Amino acid sequence: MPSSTVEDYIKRLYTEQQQAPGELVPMGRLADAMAVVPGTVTTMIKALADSGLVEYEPRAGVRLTAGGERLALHVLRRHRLVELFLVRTLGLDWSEVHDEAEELEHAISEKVLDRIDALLGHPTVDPHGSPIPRANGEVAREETLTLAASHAGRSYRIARVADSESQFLQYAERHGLVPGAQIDVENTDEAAEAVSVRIAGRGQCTLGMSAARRIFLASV
Amino acid sequence: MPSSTVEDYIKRLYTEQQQAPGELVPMGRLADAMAVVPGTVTTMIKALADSGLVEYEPRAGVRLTAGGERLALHVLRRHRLVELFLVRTLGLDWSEVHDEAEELEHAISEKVLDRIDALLGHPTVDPHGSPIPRANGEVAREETLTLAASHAGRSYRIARVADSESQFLQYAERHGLVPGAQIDVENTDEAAEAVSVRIAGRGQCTLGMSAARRIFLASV
DNA sequence: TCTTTCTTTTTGACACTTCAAAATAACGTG
DNA sequence: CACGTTATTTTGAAGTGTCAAAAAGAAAGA
Repeated sequence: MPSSTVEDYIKRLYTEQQQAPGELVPMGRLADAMAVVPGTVTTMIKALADSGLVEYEPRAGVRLTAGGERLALHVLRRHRLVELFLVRTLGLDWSEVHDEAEELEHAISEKVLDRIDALLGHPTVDPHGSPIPRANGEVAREETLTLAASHAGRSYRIARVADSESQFLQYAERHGLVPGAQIDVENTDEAAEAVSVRIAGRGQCTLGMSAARRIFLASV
Repeated sequence: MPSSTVEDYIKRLYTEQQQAPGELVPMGRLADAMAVVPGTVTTMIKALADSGLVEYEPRAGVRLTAGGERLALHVLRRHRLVELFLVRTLGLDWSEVHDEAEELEHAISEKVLDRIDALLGHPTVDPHGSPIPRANGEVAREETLTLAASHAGRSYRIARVADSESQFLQYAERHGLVPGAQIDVENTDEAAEAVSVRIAGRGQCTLGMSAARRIFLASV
């Protein structure tokens, strides 16, 4: 049985890998993502390589093996189902479920997870719009177009909001920047590092590029 | 923050202490309950004594301090609310929730626990009939009369069934030996180590003494 | 009381996850 | 190409929770 620490590394590796598919994830990046010093990651990755979950290329980086990816999707499934459960059944806010789920995902059995899945009607996306992997390991591909890379004058639908800091999610919610919302990109100003959008049925707002990179779009 | 291992030791110590109130719990008993070797318990108890959760009398035994008891009740509250939640909301069987709750109780935040408590309508007993401690540390006293010590010819109500092995709970459920059931004790046979009871609205059944010790009674 | 038996404690060791700091490798620039 | 910067790995150590086996204490019977 993988420890919860192992599950966390594998999950992070998966999400880091998503940002640049096909490439090796550098150790430093994983260290940042896991909030540990780089030396710790080296140690851990060597252990994970020994257990066949990752392929490690010294001084180059690391990537998941097929087995590692299977585990990652398993963990992600637990994480996202738990998040949705916390929002729908227990009424928590989408901005606060990430940290809760981070703990619960390691403590929940398959049996309980299946019950939750059934209770929620076999949902396909979590409260942030991220796809929930199926028990067999299938996942919908995630949108990769971010608001930061969108085109002024066009219309989009918000597909997903990266579930990171609670503060950002609260801000997004207040402005109606939630999955499903229709938006018009009014203006993207490279120099000012800002994007202005009009949210259907709500107002207008301007985001900095680093915030805009956390909002993922689909064509209308 | 106490680790989940610490929480487990404290919880076990509380329940062991309940069996013989006022007495010191011998190290060997705690070792059995925790399924570790005695040396491990000695080490752990010394650490717990240092952090003020227990009072340790070398070669005699150990008991909870007021602070330790507070923590125990906190953990027990989580455990029992989670059990009830699993039965009522997710539809698991009372015989299988113990092990699930054992994991979840360490992963659940106060916030989520409060939501569960509210969702269940601030319940006072878990699926096995054990009282759920209140958030402020109050608990109802548990019944101490067991079926093993009951009197032939009298009638009782089942107050609580010790939540131990799944098998025993399944057996109890099949025979209607669940909290709230009315029973008549027909015959207690010391020599044969057996007790026969008639369960209101169900049949009659005979239990061995060690099973009878897991069923707690209240007067009708 | 002496001896045997049972319980408890001690000791040394190990697995896991982490850090700090030193050593090493790779990279880009002049 | 040498040099300095940056990323990565190594080394030594710590904390937590565990075990096995040896040592010490307590209890109980002869």
